[in-house]
Amino acid sequence: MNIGEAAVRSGVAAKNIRYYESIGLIEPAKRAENGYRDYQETDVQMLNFVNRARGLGFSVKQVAELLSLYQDRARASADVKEIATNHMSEIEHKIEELQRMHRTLAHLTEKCHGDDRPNCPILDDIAGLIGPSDLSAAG
Amino acid sequence: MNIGEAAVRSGVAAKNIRYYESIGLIEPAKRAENGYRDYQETDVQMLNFVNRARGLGFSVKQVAELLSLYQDRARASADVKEIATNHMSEIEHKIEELQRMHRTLAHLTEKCHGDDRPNCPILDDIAGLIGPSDLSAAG
DNA sequence: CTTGACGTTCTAGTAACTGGAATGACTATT
DNA sequence: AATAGTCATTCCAGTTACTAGAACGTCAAG
Repeated sequence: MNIGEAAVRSGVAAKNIRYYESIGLIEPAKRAENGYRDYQETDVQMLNFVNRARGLGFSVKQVAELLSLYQDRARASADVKEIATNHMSEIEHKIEELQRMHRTLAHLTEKCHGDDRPNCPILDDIAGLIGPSDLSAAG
Repeated sequence: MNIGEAAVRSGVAAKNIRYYESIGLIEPAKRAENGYRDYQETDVQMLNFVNRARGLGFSVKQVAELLSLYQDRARASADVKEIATNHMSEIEHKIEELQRMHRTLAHLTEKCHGDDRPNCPILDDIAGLIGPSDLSAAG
């Protein structure tokens, strides 16, 4: 099948399929006589794998690792689990950072009346940490 | 003061100060006779503002808006509040996405014994072979 | 007068795409 | 057969927010 159909079936945009090929994440596709890339079911499955792994937030580099582990019949499940749990830790870290930002912003916006008057605690606090002790946790 | 001191006092790396100047986020600094950038207290304050706003996750573009609002004595606090609340929505969205990923990964790693045996539900599920209904929520 | 720290500019690389140009191939219609 | 439209190809540039490094100038200390 052509790249367009492979894209629809795998959920990976055609441009990204070419991109993934160009950076070596996936093997170069076979070519038909007209020079078009020609995909098989197994290729679609692999693209699906990539798509799901990316959807779980794995980096392209991590997806490459997972793919090679996936294709290695003799790999240890511990290797996979380690990648996954490391990734989970990163996600937890990001979540905490975002929650910290959100808490601070919530405090700031709460104090801002948000009308047409110029007085604005949000800017005041960002500018000089006059505000609540919350902000010290933010720096 | 030189850029190094301004960097230490503001918490913004010298390289980033130059970068922020180059992209127009901050005004070009005055120059001393030797060609070095020369900073005042007010510059440090502005850099501090930028640093804190970035620390709250605002994009450089948003920081530019906030800065110009900060320097506009007649601005409406509603304008500031809108930027802040929009940003909070984005953060909430990101948090939810990360939590979704984390939930799915938690299910997957739970099922993986993580030893030296090759059998690995994590890879199987990413590949889409067996998967729990969780994965449909992840894609 | 040399050493070292600091400053300057410029270029290039990072992550993971995304948009677009210029061009070629296939399909359907007139 | 000509034409139009869709799909394919390659390659280049732009995005975000830095970051590393080269090559060079300046300044203070010993």
